[in-house]
Amino acid sequence: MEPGPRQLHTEIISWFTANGRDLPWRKAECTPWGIFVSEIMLQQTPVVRVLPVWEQWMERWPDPAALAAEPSGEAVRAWGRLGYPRRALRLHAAATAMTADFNGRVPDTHAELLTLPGVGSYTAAAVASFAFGRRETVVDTNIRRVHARALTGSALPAPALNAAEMRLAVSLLPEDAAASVAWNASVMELGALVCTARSPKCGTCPVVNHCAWVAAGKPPPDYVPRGQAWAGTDRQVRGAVMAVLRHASAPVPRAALLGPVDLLPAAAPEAGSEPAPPEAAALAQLHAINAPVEQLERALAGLLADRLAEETGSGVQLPG
DNA sequence: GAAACGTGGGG
DNA sequence: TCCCCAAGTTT
Repeated sequence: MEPGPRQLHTEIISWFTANGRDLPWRKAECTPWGIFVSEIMLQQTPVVRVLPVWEQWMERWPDPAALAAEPSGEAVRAWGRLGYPRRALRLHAAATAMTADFNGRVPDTHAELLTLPGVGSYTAAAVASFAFGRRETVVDTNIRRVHARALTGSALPAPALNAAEMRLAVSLLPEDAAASVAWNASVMELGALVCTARSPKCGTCPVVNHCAWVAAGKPPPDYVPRGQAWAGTDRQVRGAVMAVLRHASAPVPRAALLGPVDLLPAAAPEAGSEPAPPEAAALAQLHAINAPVEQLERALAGLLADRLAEETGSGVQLPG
């Protein structure tokens, strides 16, 4: 029997009320800034890894002005190993824009949020919904997957968000603003905890009896997801360089990045059998990649390594 | 529209 | 061990 949207709303929101995680950025006392930071950190990054870093950021930078007052290199360093460190730079730039153009506050409309660096359609909608209670159509990878299975009957959503998916999401959003916020959070959580990409837990799904994919006999995906290239990419090399710089307690000579050299001051190996310091281990990993010099140059250029070099005490020791 | 962009835990 | 993939955005 075809479930009306109302029934899906009731069952999924009830499930969330009983089973949703108690995440700090969901607490009533969390500020819009806290929610904003969480949304950036959570882009392509699992919750468990974000949690401790988010806590540190909130302690150190409780509002946009606090972050904007420090060099962007500090944001990159405090980013730790969350990955995609450009996000740290964009977060710093967003805090600067909030301080300069929005009276030190997180803007509360989708259009204004969209003007901030690192904020796309999803993040703008999520912040407007979760931080400000606005009625926004939030569509992330979890929500897309739940919609694909429960409503469309496919194993996976399309390779890229398309107009049909967006229309479906819009049509499902409750009219009431408060209900729409609950719906957004609930469907996202269902996708994260139950309707997962691999081995979905249909046995505990609150809407398994309404699921089009289950009803169709769980047909397999009609395409093979493209794997993310890694070995041999600039990304791999940049990641290794970033690891060295994060561990560095003093400027790292450029030559040390290019190949084995005993110029690393803090890592000078004493004759004994001391375990290699993290800095030396990171350097060894970089060397093991054996990347062409021009690839190292690309990894060092621009946003990331330069910030660590110029704005913190430890980074690449630039020539001259 | 495709490709690039970091990192590490779980299956 | 190896591969998948996680609250996306930018170019």
